[in-house]
Order: sequence, then C-alpha cells, then structure tokens
Amino acid sequence: MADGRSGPSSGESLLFLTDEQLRQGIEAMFFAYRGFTADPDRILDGLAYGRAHHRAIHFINRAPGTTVNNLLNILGVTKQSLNRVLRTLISDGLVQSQVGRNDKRERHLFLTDKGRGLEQQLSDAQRVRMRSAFRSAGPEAVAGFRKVLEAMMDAEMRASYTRLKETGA
Amino acid sequence: MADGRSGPSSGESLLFLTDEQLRQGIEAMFFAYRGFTADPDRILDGLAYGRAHHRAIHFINRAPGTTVNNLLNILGVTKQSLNRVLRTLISDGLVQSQVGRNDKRERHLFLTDKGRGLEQQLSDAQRVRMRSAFRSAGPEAVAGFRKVLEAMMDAEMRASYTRLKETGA
DNA sequence: CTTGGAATGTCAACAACACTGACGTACCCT
DNA sequence: AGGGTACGTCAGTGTTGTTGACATTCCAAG
Repeated sequence: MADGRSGPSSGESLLFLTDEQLRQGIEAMFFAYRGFTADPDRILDGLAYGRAHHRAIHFINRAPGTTVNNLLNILGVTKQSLNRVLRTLISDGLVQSQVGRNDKRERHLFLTDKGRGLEQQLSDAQRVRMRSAFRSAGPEAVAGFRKVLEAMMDAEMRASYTRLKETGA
Repeated sequence: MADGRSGPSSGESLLFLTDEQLRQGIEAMFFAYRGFTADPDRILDGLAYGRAHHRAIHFINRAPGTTVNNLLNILGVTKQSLNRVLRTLISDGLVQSQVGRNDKRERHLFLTDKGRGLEQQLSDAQRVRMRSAFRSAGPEAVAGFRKVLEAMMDAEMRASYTRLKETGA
C-alpha cells in the first residue's frame, strides 16, 4: 500500500496515476490484447498453425532476408522453439531458407508467394480491427496510445521496434 | 491492398490510418505486451506458477466471491483449463472455495491472506512499469491509450471491462 | 596449415497450458 | 419426476515454450 492515493501534492493533479487508474490500464491491456489476437487466431485455427507461426511470418515479411538469429532477438524465444515453427513453414512452402553467401552458417529467410498470401490474409484481418479502433478513437488518442505503449516496452524491444519503424517509413 | 493509402480525400487528413501507421500500431501492441507481462512472469518463474495463475489471482482479488462460471467468462478459457489452475491454487492455500449459500451448486472464490500476499507482489511489479509508462507519457496520452484499447476489445470483453471499472471506481 | 573456440542452426525430449469430448455429482426450478 | 445448470474430473491432443546434445561453419592463434 505504499503509494499515491493521497491528495494532489504537486501542481499537477496526477489523478491518472492512482492505483485505480493503473489497475484499469492493466485490465485494458489484458482485454484489448485478446481482441488484438482474436481475428488472426480464428484464421490460423483452420490451418495447422498457431500464433507463433503468425509472428514469424509477420516479421519475415517485414524484414525479408533476415537471419534466424535476428528473428530470434525480435521474437524473444529460444532458437529451438523458433526452429520448429520455421521447419513446418518451410516444408509447407510458405517460407524459403537460403544459405548465406558471405557466412554460410546463416540462413536468410524469405516468404514465398504462398507465404505472402497468408501474411496478407492475417494482417488484413488484424488491420481491420486496428483501423476501426483508431478511427473511432481519433488521431490524438492514437498518438497517446503509441506513446504509452512505447514507454511500456523493455529497452531492447523498444530498439527493435524503432528500427523496424524507421525501416518501413 | 484495398485501402486508404491514397491522398486525403475528406477534410481530415487521416494520415494516422495508413497501412504503415496500422502496422506500427500492431507491432507496438506486440512489443508492449511483452513488457507488460515480463515483470510478473519473472516472479512467477521461481514459484511453480504461470501466467494463468496470475490472471486467476488478479480477477479473484478484483471481484472477491466471484463464481467459477463468472471467472470463466472473464478469462475466456475452458473450465478444464481454469480448474487445473484453481486446483493448485486452492491446495496451495492461496485461494479459498466456498459453496454458495443461495445456490449450493456455485463455488465462490476468495483469496486467502497468503493469496493476497502474492497478488500484491505481482500487481506491484506490474504497476511499477505501468506507472512509469503513464508518467513519462502524460495524462493526455494515457487517455488516448485507454480510448484505443477500449475500442479494440470484443464487445463482450468491453462489457466485462466496464463492469469491473465501475465496480472499483 | 592446423586446431580450438565461437557462432549458427538442427534434432530430440520434456513441461506448461490451452483445447475437445465424455461423464458424474449436486442442485435448482417447474 | 425430469430437464437444465454449475461444477469437477478423466483422458486425449496440439501448440509453444524449455533444456540438452550435436553438426556445420567461420575465424583467429599458434
């Protein structure tokens, strides 16, 4: 109970930092993330894939030719875990793995046409919801949304996020 | 590709609704959620519990005396899945299950002192990050954050969220 | 050139946690 | 009495994470 539910001591009211407000933020994250993943999950359900496949496909699409190691850092899982996912995606012809020219230890990853097809389908579904949420909330709200999320990331994740952001802009 | 990357047709610029902006929003959600769960996950790691236990504890604390069925709807998992979690929490003395007085089929769930202790520990860790993100983003950003997340939820989840919000206010 | 360490990726086995399906018990209500 | 509800449980399966062991490749020290 060591915290600021007490009155506005400084000039600002800081009402948005009460435990109650923070708790609402926590629950909002929980419920919203469920919505966020719901649509792609429904699509993946029919196929033999899960959320991990979606993530891999998304980031390979974002950074074609990325190495396994690079993908590992972005996704934050073990290489063994990622490898299982990649193996099925490769054998199903959605992803193509290409031995590095300079360093033959590395594998560069690309989506095939088929892979790009699924990626489109998944990200379309996700974008529909995101667009509708953005539209109904308005531009200022979206800016705040981004600002808070960015502040909530771990430092390394923020770095990955920023790098990707600048790549695509 | 059927969407609005074209010029500002209406009065508003709608620049925040481009595919690129939506993609950044999607990636922000992904990276931020990782940060959001990182701290409690670290605590849970030592104990024999996982994220599922955390969620159960959180919502039992939020709505003491809630029934199993109610919890089921909030968490959005099957009763078998929830039951596995509740069984360990009850046998470890963190949660107490109490047969309903009016309807003896129902079980009302409460945290024990021990359970409240762990809840405090977990939510403290999560609040620290949330508070720091809120503080650095500022009140207007926080309002926007909440607004977008709320719009992103499924209708039923928004109902649960609102109900909880009003209960605690 | 050879050799040993570091980096990269693969295979195998296991644990956590979600799911479906089927069933049993206790209870409420008509 | 009978049908529906609330809860618990057993069995089986799938996805996704983990650790451990190992093969290949690169690079640099000797």
